[in-house]
Amino acid sequence: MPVETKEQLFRHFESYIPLSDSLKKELEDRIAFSTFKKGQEIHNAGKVCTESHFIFQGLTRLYFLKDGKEITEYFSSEGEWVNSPRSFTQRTTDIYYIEALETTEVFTLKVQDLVFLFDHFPEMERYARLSMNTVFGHFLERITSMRFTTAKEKYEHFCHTYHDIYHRIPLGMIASYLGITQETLSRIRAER
Amino acid sequence: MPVETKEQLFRHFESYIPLSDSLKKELEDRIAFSTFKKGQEIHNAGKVCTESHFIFQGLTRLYFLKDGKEITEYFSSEGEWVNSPRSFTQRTTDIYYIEALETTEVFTLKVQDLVFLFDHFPEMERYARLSMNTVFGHFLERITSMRFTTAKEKYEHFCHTYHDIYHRIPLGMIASYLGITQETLSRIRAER
DNA sequence: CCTAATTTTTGACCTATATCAAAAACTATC
DNA sequence: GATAGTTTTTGATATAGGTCAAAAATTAGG
Repeated sequence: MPVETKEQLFRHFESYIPLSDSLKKELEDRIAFSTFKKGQEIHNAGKVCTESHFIFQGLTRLYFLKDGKEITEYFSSEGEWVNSPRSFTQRTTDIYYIEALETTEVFTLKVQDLVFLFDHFPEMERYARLSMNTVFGHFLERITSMRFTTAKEKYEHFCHTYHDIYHRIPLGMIASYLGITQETLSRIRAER
Repeated sequence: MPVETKEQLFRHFESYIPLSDSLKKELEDRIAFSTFKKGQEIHNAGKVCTESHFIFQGLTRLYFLKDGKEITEYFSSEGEWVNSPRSFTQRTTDIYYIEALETTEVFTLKVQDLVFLFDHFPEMERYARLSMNTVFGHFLERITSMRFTTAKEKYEHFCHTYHDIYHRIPLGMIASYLGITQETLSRIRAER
């Protein structure tokens, strides 16, 4: 791994909390750099999710199966963590799969290492609280935009909030994320 | 305030973290008991939300205005905190109003007191992280249940997750929460 | 490159739910 | 407990977006 890359991870933390040298060192010791190929499975619903991945480069989706079809819950890209949320925090299995939509380079942190960091660095607790706040806000906005909006408005809202990545995602996955059929999404795109 | 009531609040904290005597004392000193009458405004969108209320008894809703109509974002009841999330954490104004749907008794914590607690009791950071996890899970489930479900399924899911309170909420508010019209909800109810 | 597989688009038709309007059933207040 | 206000129900009609099916376009593998 190039030395500079982990700077992106540190900057991410530093946008929420100051990073002491000792915490930096512990982080360095506990994160592992790895790469998933396009289409590769990052997590399988059958297992307990024991790792969280910070995306350095690439794009992933979290999805589940409904009536045999894949329904995308959300996408994650550069500068975001991806894991199967409930599985990771509750140490149970859950319905979600994670797949790399592009070649994706990540820093991986195991759940037991995260627990260690929470136990020894109170600022990590604060980091978690503050960064969850950010996600929380996105979720609220999404819930709002899903009610009382036409399919077209949903798509426009999607392009707006996923501005940097919407053109890298297959149409069918966007449709299932938005809760509309791909035929409808195709027609919406056609009229522009 | 009856002495026993604050025990409910302490038990709430203790379901996430152990409560030291010193933290208990600080909490006691900083929480204020008060009551909102049915229909009373707890928070107004025009203001920055500087208080968070732990509901001891009662029911509230968080809503915003769209085209002059009130759209309910969610309901909160016994054992839950209610505030205007982004306004409270970012200290800005936001679109949300909060209203008491019943006579509602709360413990109120001011934002500066919460900041004090976060700064002096790292376990409070942990409490916040863990309790947000719970809410996070509910949100994910809600987002899932809002796509690819009929109006009837949405209502059934609502009755299931809001099992204890759904019968205390006016139909129109449930409809706007679910993103369907009240006429449709009325017809769904009729056929059972 | 060529072929197969996958994804997207287009077309025809149908259904769930929205909209508009008015009646009925509650609730609250004097 | 009569009156006014609010909430819920019922009815008639319209439409956005679903479903099913097949063609076109794109992507990937040998």
